Amino acid sequence: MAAATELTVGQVATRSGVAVSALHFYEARGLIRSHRTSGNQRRYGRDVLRRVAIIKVAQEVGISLAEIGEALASLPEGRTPTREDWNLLSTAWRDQLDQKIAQLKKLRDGLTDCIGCGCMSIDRCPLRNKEDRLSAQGPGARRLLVTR
Amino acid sequence: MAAATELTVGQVATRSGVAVSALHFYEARGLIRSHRTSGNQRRYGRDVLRRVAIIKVAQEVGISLAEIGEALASLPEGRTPTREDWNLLSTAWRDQLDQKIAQLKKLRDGLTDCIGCGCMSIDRCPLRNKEDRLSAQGPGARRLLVTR
DNA sequence: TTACAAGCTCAACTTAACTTGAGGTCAAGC
DNA sequence: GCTTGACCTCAAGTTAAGTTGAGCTTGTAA
Repeated sequence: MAAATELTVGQVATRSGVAVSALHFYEARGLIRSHRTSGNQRRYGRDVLRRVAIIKVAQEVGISLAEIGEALASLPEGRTPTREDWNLLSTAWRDQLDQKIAQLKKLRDGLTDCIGCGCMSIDRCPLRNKEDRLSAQGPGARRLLVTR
Repeated sequence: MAAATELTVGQVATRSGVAVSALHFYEARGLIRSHRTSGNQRRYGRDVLRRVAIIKVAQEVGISLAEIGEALASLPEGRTPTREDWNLLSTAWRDQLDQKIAQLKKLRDGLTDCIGCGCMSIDRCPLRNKEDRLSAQGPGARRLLVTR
C-alpha cells in the first residue's frame, strides 16, 4: 500500500521522534486518538503528526501534558483543525512563554542585584522575599517539569 | 538561652520557610549539615539559613538539587563562606539563567514564525527541527523541575 | 513530675511522564 | 506454513523532590 493515509504506531513513532510507548501514553491521556484495524492495531490519521509536534513543542516550553490536553481539547472534534485553529493555540502559548520569560528575567536581575549588594543579610534579600511570597503550596511533588 | 548561635530544625524551618521534612531531605542529600546534641537532635549553624536561601533561589531558576549540591560542595569546608565564595555561585547561575532565557526566546520566536508561516508541513517546521536535534535521551522521567 | 510539643528514624506514598517487561496476537515475506 | 518483526495489554519500575505516618525519644513549661 504505497500512499495510504493511515499510519501505524511505529510509523508515527519514527516520523515524530517519540517512542511508541509515549504514543500509547498520550492516547491514554486523551491527547491523541486512533481507530483500530480488525486485528486491534492502531491506525492514525496524518494530523496526529501535527498534534504530536505541538505536544513536544509545548512541553519544551514547560507546559504540562494536562494543560496541553486542555488546549488540544479546544480543537474541533469532527474536522481536521484548520490553520486558524492552530493559530489560537500558538497565540495562547506564546503569551505564556512571554510571561515565563519575564519571570526568569526578574529572577536574573534579582540575582545580579544580590551579587552587587553582598546580601549577607538573608532576611532582607530581595530574592528570598520574592520567593517567600510564593511559598505555601500543596503536598506531593510540585514543580515537576524542567524547561531544559 | 537567649541568643544562642545554634538553631533547631524547627527554627530553621520557620525562618527559611521550608518544611522540617525538606531540611531532613536536604541533609540526607548532603546539601546542608548539622551536628547533634547529646539527645541526638540536630543543631544548625547560622549559615544554614543562607544555604537554604541559595537552594531555594537556585531551584526557582530551574537548577536541580543535584546541581545545587555540586555547586555548594565547591564552597569552603572549614570556614564560613565569604562574599566572594557566594559571588562565584551567583555568577555561574546567572549565566545559566541567561542561557535559559535565550532558549525560551528562541522558542517563542519560532512559535511566532509558525503562526506566520502556517507551517502545516510538520517536517519543515523550524520548531520541530530544533527539537529533533535535542532528542535521544536516557530512560526514566526527565525534565523534572518546572520554573513556575 | 508530668504533660505535651518538638525531634528522631525509617518506610511508604505522591506526581508527572514515561519506560520496561511479560505474555500473547497479527501480518508479511520466503 | 512458518518464522520474524511489529502490535497489543497491563502491571510494575523510574526519577525528582519531598510529604506522610507510625512508633519512639527529648526537652521544657507549668
